[in-house]
Amino acid sequence: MTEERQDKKDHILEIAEKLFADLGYDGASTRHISQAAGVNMAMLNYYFGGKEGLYLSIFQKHVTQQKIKLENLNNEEISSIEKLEKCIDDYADKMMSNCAFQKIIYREMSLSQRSELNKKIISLISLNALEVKRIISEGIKNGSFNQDADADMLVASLFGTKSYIINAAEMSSLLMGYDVTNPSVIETVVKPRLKNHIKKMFRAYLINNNENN
Amino acid sequence: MTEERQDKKDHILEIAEKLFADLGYDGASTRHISQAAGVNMAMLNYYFGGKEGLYLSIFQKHVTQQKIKLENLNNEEISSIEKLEKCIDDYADKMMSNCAFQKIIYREMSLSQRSELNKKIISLISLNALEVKRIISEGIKNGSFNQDADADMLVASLFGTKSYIINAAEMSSLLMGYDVTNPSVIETVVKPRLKNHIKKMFRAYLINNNENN
DNA sequence: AATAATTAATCAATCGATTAATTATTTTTG
DNA sequence: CAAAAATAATTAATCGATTGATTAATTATT
Repeated sequence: MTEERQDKKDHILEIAEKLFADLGYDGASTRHISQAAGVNMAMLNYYFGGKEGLYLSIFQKHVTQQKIKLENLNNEEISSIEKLEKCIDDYADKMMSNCAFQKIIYREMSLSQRSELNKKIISLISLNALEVKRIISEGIKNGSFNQDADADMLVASLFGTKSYIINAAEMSSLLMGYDVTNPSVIETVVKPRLKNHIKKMFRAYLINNNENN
Repeated sequence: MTEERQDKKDHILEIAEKLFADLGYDGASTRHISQAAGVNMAMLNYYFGGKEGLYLSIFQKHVTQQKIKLENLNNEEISSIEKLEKCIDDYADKMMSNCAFQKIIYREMSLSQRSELNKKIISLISLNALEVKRIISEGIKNGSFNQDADADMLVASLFGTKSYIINAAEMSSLLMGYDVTNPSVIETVVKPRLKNHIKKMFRAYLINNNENN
């Protein structure tokens, strides 16, 4: 059945995503992936055409999902700070509930190998980043944000802070004193704390009229 | 001669560091590294005992350098905000002038493979992170910083922002409109802009008494 | 009966590492 | 100081292991 086949493909994608995140692209062998997914190694080639095809399929799955969310936010008519805070919440939710994929993304971005693949990934992430920049720039332009704020750097701070918590999870755990890799800890402790921090910091920097040097 | 030998070893380490950063640990083969360094493949094993030994040597080189800097900052007696800003500058200088190593570090931190190696790396980075946290916590304690500031998250924002600029260089370039991988651009544009941004943002969040919800 | 799905076995290529042989450099010795 | 002995450095060739991929045969489904 087509339905069963799709379920099996999704299952493989799920397992593969986890293994790629934990072991890296080269580190996760097709033998390991197929074994973990409980399928024959040849099925990976049968379904996805090969290891690269499997890897790409993982990205394509997420690209489709993310595109919809972006378009929704684009069309809302709310204040700049509300938009930005909505953005902060959205990305925190998305990134925190999908740590494995985030790890893959940022690791892939830091390589210069597999350039065709890289370009696809970067064009995806750049959609997100440029959208956030647009919101901030708009806020600066319409006077609701500090005039000499650096939109590019703020984008870096937003995504950088979140990816640091996720990618350097073992570091973060050591820093905070609890297990940042534990999903329930992430949901109940890390995520709200992260959201609160970024919102407060961005608000202090962007809105309150203070004289920094 | 011992001196010549050390020079050759350093040369190999330099080349290997670049290749590991560009291609990843698995992606950079010993054949590739030895060829790029202009030495026979067997020399890597002769000098470093193998690929892992070579990889470790790169870290040990940097560990030694960083330890000294950390101890110096520890012993200075200046205000909390001065210490923090000095920290921001120091890490910006270090990370920006050594992008290759930073890429390796953060990629390694996001893996769960090679655990003995990972622990060494994490313990090194945690030294830096905990030092920054200590400075911020001290500032909160002695009343110079905002009382409800989140020290852990600030550390994540500091290192996260910087590593985002470096690791997601292609993204940053697309965002900012100039080549973030170009050393002279980094030195004259990116580095000062990054320093300024973090200092201003941290100052707004930590010092100016504002009422964020 | 025909097509799709699945398996086990095998392919060539590449990996890191090692070997044995050769060359270069010290060190010892006369 | 030079010849010889000893050690260090370097090379080319090869090792077994693992990689992703493919094949041909088998089983399941339509």
